[in-house]
Amino acid sequence: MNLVAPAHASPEVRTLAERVFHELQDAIVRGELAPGSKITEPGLSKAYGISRGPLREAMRRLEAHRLIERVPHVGARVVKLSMKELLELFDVREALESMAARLAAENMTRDEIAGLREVLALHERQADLQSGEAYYQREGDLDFHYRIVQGSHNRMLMNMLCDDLYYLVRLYRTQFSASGARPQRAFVEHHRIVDAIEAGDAELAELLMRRHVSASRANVADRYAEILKEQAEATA
Amino acid sequence: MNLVAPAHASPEVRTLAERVFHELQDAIVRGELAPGSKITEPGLSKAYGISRGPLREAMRRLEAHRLIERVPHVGARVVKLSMKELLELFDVREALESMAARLAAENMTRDEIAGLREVLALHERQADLQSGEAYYQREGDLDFHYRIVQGSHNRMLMNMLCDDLYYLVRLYRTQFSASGARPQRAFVEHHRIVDAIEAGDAELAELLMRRHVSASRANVADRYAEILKEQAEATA
DNA sequence: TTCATGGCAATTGTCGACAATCAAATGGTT
DNA sequence: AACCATTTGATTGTCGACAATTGCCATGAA
Repeated sequence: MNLVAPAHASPEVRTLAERVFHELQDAIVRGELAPGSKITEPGLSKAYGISRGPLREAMRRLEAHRLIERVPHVGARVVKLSMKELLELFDVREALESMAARLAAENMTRDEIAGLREVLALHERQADLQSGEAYYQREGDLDFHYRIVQGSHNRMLMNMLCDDLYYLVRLYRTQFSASGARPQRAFVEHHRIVDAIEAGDAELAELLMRRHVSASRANVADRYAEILKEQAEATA
Repeated sequence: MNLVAPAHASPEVRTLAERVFHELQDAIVRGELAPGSKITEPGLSKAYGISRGPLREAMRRLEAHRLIERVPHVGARVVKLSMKELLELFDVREALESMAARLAAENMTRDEIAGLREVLALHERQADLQSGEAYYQREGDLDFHYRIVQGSHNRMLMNMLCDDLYYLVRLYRTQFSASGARPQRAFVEHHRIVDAIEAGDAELAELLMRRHVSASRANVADRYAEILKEQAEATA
């Protein structure tokens, strides 16, 4: 009965609860489960063909990762990021990722740095092909940040950023269908950060990463203000 | 059957799982459940007089908060902080709390600042009484940090620090039975930080908090090196 | 003595059913 | 018509039992 292997390879599928957790995580991040929509235990347990026990465990883990919100005796909803919460998320990222860059500059190995450079080279080729627009907001951007966090060699930091925050970032990108308007600049910033890391300049790497995230935050805030303005004019 | 009210008032006891979660959380942080000790579901369910269902839910939440570590089909153990992990924790705190101080300087209300000052005054009196030693490493220190994080008005930051990291900090204090050797200095640093916040100097508040946590980290690392040295001499 | 192998006990994972709780629909009252 | 109490339906919380996997221990062979 164990022949059903999940299509998108999940790392650990030792238990039903874990499998469903990863499937639900993907479904939420991809937007298949609409943000703010209510999810019910009997519904999901039937949809995924499992009992409520493991499903509840999967939901607990989703709650811990802040992808759903639960209220006792009431139910659970897929998280819906408000702009306020999104900006909060950026502040936390700024704090954690700048620290990650600093530690990466101190601890990253030659091989890891080489891998990081490869990622940038790959993205450069992709950016040439797809007229630049696609680079910044797609998985490639997260790949870059992933590698740096892993280069920090700080497991706690890795858990927080890779296991929790980055899923929220991806959720935001689908929810707001954000096509970032600053591809080239982000690309240049990425290169500068890698330079600093390679030079072992922890202070500079930290500062650049902080500015990088901060600029990204400002960009989001600006675009949001734009949208609000357009909507106001449209209704007027 | 609901007459059994927990002695230490838990904020939300709407469900059995939550009650047991808080009780276990306290037991772990207080050291009643030894770090590294294995905990079994039937054992705990009998000890707390509940079924395995809610207990498993409580354990899942403990896992999410990093107070226990679970391995599928094997079991769960109370987390045991190594020195490496402890220093990692300090790095994360440095990143998050310095950001919290910056945001607090920008967003804290008059009332919140007044409350913060009261906390400091209270601790000053206690410090006089108990010859200084007790202040730094007891709950009072965390009260101070709590207030600043809350003053950031960033809910995500509050969740991460207050719900997760601070419990680990308290666990470390019991595990290493650390009586910090820098009471007065920490006290002065606290005052400087509040001054910066009150002045609305975000940059300074951030810098001071960063140094404060960093100094605390260095203190821990030094003490640890001392202990290692003593042990080496004792066995030699 | 050491190592491999088999079985055994204990623990975890999973399931279905029952009880407690909440939210909305219904009906009555002002 | 608006408001409040009651009931009803559904959902969540809890429980006990069964199945699957693991680690240990004894037994045997090299």
